[in-house]
Amino acid sequence: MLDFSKIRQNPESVTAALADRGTTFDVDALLRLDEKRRAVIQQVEALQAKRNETSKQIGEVKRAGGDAEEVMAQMRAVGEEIKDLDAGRKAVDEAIAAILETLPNLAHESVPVGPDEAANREERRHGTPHAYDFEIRDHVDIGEALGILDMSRAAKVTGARFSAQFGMGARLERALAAYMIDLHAAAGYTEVLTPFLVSPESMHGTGQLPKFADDAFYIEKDDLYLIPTSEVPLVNLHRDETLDGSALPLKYCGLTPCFRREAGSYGRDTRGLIRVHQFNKVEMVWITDSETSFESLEAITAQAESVLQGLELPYRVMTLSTGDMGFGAAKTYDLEVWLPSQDTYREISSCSNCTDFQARRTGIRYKPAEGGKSRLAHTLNGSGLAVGRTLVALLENHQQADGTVAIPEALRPYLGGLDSITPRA
RNA sequence: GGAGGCAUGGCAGAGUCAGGUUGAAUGCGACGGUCUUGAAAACCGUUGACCGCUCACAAGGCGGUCCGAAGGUUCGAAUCCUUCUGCCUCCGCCA
Repeated sequence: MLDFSKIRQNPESVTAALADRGTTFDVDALLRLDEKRRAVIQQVEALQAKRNETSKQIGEVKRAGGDAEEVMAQMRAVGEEIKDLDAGRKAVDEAIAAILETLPNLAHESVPVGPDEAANREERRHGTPHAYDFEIRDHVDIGEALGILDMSRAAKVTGARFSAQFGMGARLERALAAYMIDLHAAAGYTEVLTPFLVSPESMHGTGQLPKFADDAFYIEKDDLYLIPTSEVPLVNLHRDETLDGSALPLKYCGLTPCFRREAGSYGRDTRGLIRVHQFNKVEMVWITDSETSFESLEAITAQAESVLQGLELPYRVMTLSTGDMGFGAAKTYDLEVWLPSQDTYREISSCSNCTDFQARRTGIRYKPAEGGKSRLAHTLNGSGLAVGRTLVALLENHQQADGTVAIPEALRPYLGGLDSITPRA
């Protein structure tokens, strides 16, 4: 949610900034609602003040044994008036909220302006894609040949876009996740195990609702959503709290499955593990102050990169353009890992600074260490990493001519020292 | 799933089952000050959030709202009623 006073003061610049993000809306209508809101508040409060004062006097009269019936009748009428005005106030508040809820965060000045991913800016590359002197295979062929991945049996159990991993396929997934979490824990992150089902309020707090309801799995009977990312529970952990500024930043990481309906992407990435309805992801979340959050974005991105570096996977870092960023983000770096089978880089992590956008929705504040009034916190999130896609990248990048897959040094301790994956017996 | 109890300010804890100067006693904590070479102790003072108006979105002032949440009764509700949520205890069930 945007800062309303900012809109009130600079309607033109906010409108222009939102246009860069592909959002148009009627500012004038919003400002008219705001004027109306304030006018009604004044009326209501004037009447309330009068009623408070008079009620106090009625109390005194009654205690003295007097009769106050006449004033009481007057106040009855005032009460009715207040009730009517209050209803109007509520309606205006809701109308304003309905508009504000659908407005995305404003992009940071360093974000390239553009309509879509074509305007994304490459920042840097790390590692060099292998030159393979044999016919490379994609992760589905590799995994099925090794007997560790089975998409069709998963489809039998549930349906399309689900996966099943056997033997080393399952163990590798577990090893990758453990490796990632250990790396983050060593860097000062607190590991958190969260619920995988969340309330509508939580989805609303991080910005998945109300606009993106179709992207999430929803359990109607219990009014709960399956999390599309652990960013949702991790951020909402501190909803409606005022944190101690000297304790910031809070740095959390957690492994959860993520559930996405992938509405509107029916034809894309239909093969393999790239785009499935359920995948594991290690997520990092920072709750920090408003002064240092963009430095923190560099730090969380570097932390995500360290996973790819440890696994010896080539990648590049992209700054998403205004048109390609997520709803709550002010700035986003995507980490894209090299996939030999696709001869291109594919997203494996997304690191965003949501500034005060989610904090305003969730009511997360902090008392500055140097004193003064409490302020809205800034929240950041970053995948570190999507485990399923990491498995894909690992199988494809470290495939060998003989069909086996080499295990990078850093991961071997998690696999009992194993240095390569061979066909399942 | 069944039965019962509880939800008050940073914490503890009054006030609720006689509704009226109670944003809320008291204690602790925290902050400022006096005292002290310094500290402790003692003493004095301060100590929530949000919104509106005035206005520089400052300070100050005025007003409003907030005693788990949402409604209701009433001239007036922390106090009465309804619903919801959370926590605790007992029974049942279960990994």
